Amino acid sequence: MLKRGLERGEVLRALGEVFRAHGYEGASLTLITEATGLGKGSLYHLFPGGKEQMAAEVLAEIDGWFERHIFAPLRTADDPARAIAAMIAGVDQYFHSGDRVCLVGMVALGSARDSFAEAVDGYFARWQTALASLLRRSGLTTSQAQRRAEDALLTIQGALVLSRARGDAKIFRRALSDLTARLLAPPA
Amino acid sequence: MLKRGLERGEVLRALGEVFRAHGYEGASLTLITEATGLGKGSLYHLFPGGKEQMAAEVLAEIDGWFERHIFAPLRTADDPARAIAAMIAGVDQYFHSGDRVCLVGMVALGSARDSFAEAVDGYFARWQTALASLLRRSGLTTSQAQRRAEDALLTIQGALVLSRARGDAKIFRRALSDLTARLLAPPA
DNA sequence: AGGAGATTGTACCGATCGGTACACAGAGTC
DNA sequence: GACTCTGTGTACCGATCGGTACAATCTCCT
Repeated sequence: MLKRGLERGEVLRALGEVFRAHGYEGASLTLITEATGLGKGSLYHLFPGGKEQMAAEVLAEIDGWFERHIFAPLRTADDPARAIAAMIAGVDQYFHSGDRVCLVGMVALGSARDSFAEAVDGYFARWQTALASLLRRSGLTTSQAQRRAEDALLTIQGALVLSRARGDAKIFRRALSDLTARLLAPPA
Repeated sequence: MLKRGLERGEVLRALGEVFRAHGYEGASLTLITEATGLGKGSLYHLFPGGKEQMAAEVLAEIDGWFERHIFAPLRTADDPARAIAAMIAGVDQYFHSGDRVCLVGMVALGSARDSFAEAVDGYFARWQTALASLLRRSGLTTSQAQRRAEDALLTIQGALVLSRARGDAKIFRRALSDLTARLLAPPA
């Protein structure tokens, strides 16, 4: 039972990459065994719920990463400019400057959405709320802050889609840079 | 051979909805026969190239629709405000105010991207060029126009993703409305 | 009417799908 | 060294995958 906790984290990261690369439906058990190095026996031992549980745990782990590195800092920060820069840097890092796709957004578009609707909605909801709370502290009204946070999330998602579609990661970096300015702009 | 040309259009529309609803990988031949009312015999008679040809023709038809209703008007319009309003209205109509997902963006994110890379890239490239040409005529520099057009496409895609993820089509409509203002704003 | 070509449903193909069964391997305990 | 108990590889399951074969049908032309 070699260090289960650690192993599971590794497995989840590999699973995440497979789902990102092939989508939920496209990630066959064959691909999954190749990517994780685990046979079906181990896989179903670790995830008795099968593919659905794997995807659910991957989404949960992504959610956890963002909670720790993005959401929580936003909620507690007192310097808006610094907090926003940190969020943008974290996002840039997580998405490998546009080379990596957002699994949550991908799931949202696909037919697997219904199975993971709560996780998908919760992820974006908490992000928006955390960012809006920071923006409100920086002087915006509640509705301005919410609207601007919504714009930020949508911009990030759109930049990922367009970067991927055009095969040009620079689009993503440009969008992040513009977004920073837009988030820091004084209330309209 | 009952009105082949017309029939094919109908079939392509049905195919588009199936791909939109289930993605390229998820759209099984069973689902396709159900959605189109056509047996495998007819399907493979109409599309000897199988699923890949179906998807390619669907993408081409989408491209054609946008070419006719969005791109061409942008290129020839002389009133920027009116042209942008028309584009936004067309986009709102096409995506059913956020209820419908963008198949091109979906393909771009999935693993089928490589098979349709050219079609996907061309779609966005032509859109961006057409919009940028209008914006340049409205007084922006070439690079300002290109950047602002890029922002428009990315906003639309992101709004579709986020609307879907949160199950709230109002996000899409808000984004379109904001986008209109942003596109018409004077050069920075 | 009857032949030609377009169109269709159905049976079928091998491959692969997600998932299960189960025999076995290692490590810890006594 | 036998007894667990957690892991693991492998064979196998029925279902479904995308695709093919082909005979039956339909439509049109003469």
